[in-house]
Amino acid sequence: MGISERREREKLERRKTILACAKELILSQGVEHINMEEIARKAELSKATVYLYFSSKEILLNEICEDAARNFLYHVKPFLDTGLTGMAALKCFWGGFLELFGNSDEMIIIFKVRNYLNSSLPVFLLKEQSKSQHVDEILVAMGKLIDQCKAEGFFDPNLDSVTATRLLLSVFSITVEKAACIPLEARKSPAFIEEMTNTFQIIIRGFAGDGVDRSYLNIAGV
Amino acid sequence: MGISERREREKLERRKTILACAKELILSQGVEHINMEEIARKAELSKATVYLYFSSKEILLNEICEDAARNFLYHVKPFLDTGLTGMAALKCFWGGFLELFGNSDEMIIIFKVRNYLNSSLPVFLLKEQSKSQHVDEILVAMGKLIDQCKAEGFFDPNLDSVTATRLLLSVFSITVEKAACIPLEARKSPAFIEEMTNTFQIIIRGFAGDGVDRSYLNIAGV
Amino acid sequence: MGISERREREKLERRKTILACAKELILSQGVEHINMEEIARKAELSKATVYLYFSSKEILLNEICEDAARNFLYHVKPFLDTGLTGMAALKCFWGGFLELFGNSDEMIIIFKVRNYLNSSLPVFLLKEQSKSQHVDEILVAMGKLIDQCKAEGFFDPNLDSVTATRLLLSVFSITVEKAACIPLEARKSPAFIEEMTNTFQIIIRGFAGDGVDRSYLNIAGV
Amino acid sequence: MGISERREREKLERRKTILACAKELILSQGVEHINMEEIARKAELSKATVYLYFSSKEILLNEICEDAARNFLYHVKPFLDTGLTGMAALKCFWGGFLELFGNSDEMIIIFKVRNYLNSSLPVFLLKEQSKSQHVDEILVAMGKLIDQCKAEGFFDPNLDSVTATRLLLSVFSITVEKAACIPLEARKSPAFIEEMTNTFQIIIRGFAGDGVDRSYLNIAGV
DNA sequence: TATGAATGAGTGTTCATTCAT
DNA sequence: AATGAATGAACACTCATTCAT
Repeated sequence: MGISERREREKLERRKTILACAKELILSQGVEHINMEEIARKAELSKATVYLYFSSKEILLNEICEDAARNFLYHVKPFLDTGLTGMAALKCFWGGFLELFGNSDEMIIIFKVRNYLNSSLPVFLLKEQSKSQHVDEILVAMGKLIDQCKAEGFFDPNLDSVTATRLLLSVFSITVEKAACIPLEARKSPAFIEEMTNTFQIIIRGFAGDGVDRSYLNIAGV
Repeated sequence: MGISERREREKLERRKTILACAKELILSQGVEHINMEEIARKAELSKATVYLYFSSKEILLNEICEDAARNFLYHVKPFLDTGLTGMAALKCFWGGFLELFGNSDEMIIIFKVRNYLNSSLPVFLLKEQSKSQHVDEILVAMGKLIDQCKAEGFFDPNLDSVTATRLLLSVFSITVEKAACIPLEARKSPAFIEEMTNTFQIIIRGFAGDGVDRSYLNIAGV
Repeated sequence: MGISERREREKLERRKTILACAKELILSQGVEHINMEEIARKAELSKATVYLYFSSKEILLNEICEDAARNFLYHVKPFLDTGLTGMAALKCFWGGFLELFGNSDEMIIIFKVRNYLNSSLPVFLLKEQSKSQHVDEILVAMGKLIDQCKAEGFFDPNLDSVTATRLLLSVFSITVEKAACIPLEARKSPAFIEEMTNTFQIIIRGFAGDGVDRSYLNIAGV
Repeated sequence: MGISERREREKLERRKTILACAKELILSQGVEHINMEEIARKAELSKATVYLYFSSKEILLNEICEDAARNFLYHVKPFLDTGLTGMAALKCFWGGFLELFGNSDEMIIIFKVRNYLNSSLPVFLLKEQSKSQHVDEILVAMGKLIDQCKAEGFFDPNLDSVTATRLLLSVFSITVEKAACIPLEARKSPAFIEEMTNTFQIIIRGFAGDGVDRSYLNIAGV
């Protein structure tokens, strides 16, 4: 039984290796330029072997996306459903985003691959027709946060939650897509981080209720 | 010489025809699904002839994009560099956008094609590396408007113009991409127009200076 | 030794299981659409194990064919080498064929697989180059019957036995191939049985000597 | 205009070349072993060029088949719908078959390719679901001849025309398939021709009405 | 100028077979 | 003896681009 366990472990490892290789290739050349051959080569496997683990290119890409979304959720969930106020949660949420963003490329992957798969469908319409569990979960979580902020008086009571969620996600998406194109180091430079934060801050202010004091809306810093 | 002029005219006409056909195909099937064959067929020309006018697929697509941007500028420019306040100009700008958006598909074309061409490059990075004159011009014009609004006290004086311009363009981009995926009629429905306007409004509010009265920031209606 | 006997028995059993599964798959999806993977899965074994019992796909298929032929012979042999006249034997032979045909799919298997294996080789040439013992035996038996009928004056003395045997087998083959394509129930309908019998009857009449009374040539009924 | 005519001619020629190459390959290695690459190579063209003339492998094969059937019909039609008795027509029909068979490989092609295309469907069921104009026409013509022979008293009035046509075609099919596997010279040897004729003769005798004099049923010779 | 014709370089997917454990 | 895992070799089909006429 020790054997079969080891086998299982190795198999999972291979899966991971393949996914990791594909991810790397996506990051370096763009989703639209990768092919199964190359993924296999990078993973030092034959194409046929890759098909042993993923029955089609689409399934492989989907898995990559789900994986990244799962990862993102894992980083960000702790900040949801806490006793915090909506704004405090959002702040944490943003912190989690930045941290994850600084340490991995999950976000880039999520948006790039998703856009490729349903190429004609914008990211934030996915809800209706995707089969993506985790990507959807992110959407739902963000919607809840926005509702909470409305309920607590931070956000404009007239703000349409759906519109707001979409906008937020869109801006994330664009931010990430942009990030995907600049060298890794630049991506982690304080300047870039600041610009991202500013962008997020603008949106949050745009969401705010009339007359809400800006000090409550701060997303960055302590 | 009359002859050579006619020739020239006919040549330009043909260029336009090709571009128009390509545009139509892009709108109906998406950039990623068109090929030179089809464009040629639709233009009732041979593939080789199309190559006579556009030396590569990329150049053709780029031209389409430029064309659409030129068109957009043409509609929107009248509202810039007028004696209006920045906010009034922005309001007009938005009106122009909506009108153009309602009457043609230029915006969709611009963003879809651009995204396809530098698929790994986000729209608002174009400045640095694109050869697109007119798309750039839009960026510059928007930047100026934002600066004016800052100068006139509508927008936060700390607002970074570049960040803001990029954000604005990004949101346009996303909006348009989304629009490109829904049926024509829905695209022109009041509900959809309203959602777009709300989104734009949120951004404008986000740009606003601290304590600026919201009534000044109104983008829609009279 | 009891152990090794059991082992041997189990081994044979496994062979049979594999063959049976392959047969079933052939019948349900056609020879050209089965693969080793599926056969293995159906037999609840690994592909590699299947290769332990049959060193190649071709050999496995050949075995299936042999098996079916053996089965056919077993059903049909009792009617050969009896004291009966050639015609009576042929009648019995036909009865045996029909009975077997109604109760199993051996005939279909034989012809379908054979045709697939030597797809460019017609069934009735097998003699020369096949390694199929039992299929050959059928040919020999049929040849003998025809010779007997000639000797007894039923068939044309000028009839070439080889030609006749081939023709007979061909017609069986075609009949069976056809049968393989219609639903099981239709295959056992009186109408279909009648058409098969008519076909066989035509051939027998074609073999008949000049002036032989047709009542002697009856293949069907009592 | 001379130019465009020449072009058209050359194009047709290329089509023919491709078909001819494919045909040759089919004859030498069997339908199931040819691929587009090889066809192209043999025709000294690129694969892509072959696809310019035939939009899929299936269409190419179908064309080959139709072509052969057309050819066969062209050779055989003169003998149908003449003032001749059915038996005389059948004799001529057989003569035409032999002549064509001796001079080309049309018959082989027809049966081999057809069997490959509808691999699970026996040749003589084609009627119901094939889109093959010419192959169908052959069936119809044969059916008519058989009916005429019945009407004229040569064939058994109880003979079912459909059964008979199928049988006839089947035997042709098998004959041809067999022929396809032996070297060209052997195929044209008197011995082989004689065996084919004998086979056909047997069937005709099998079709005959009770008591019809054999001299009327002669298929061969003068 | 216009075009019909040709093609090289892919691209996703399948399957019989082998081999270390 | 049994198997999970791996793979080489195919194969149908596509498309941007070139070139002789």
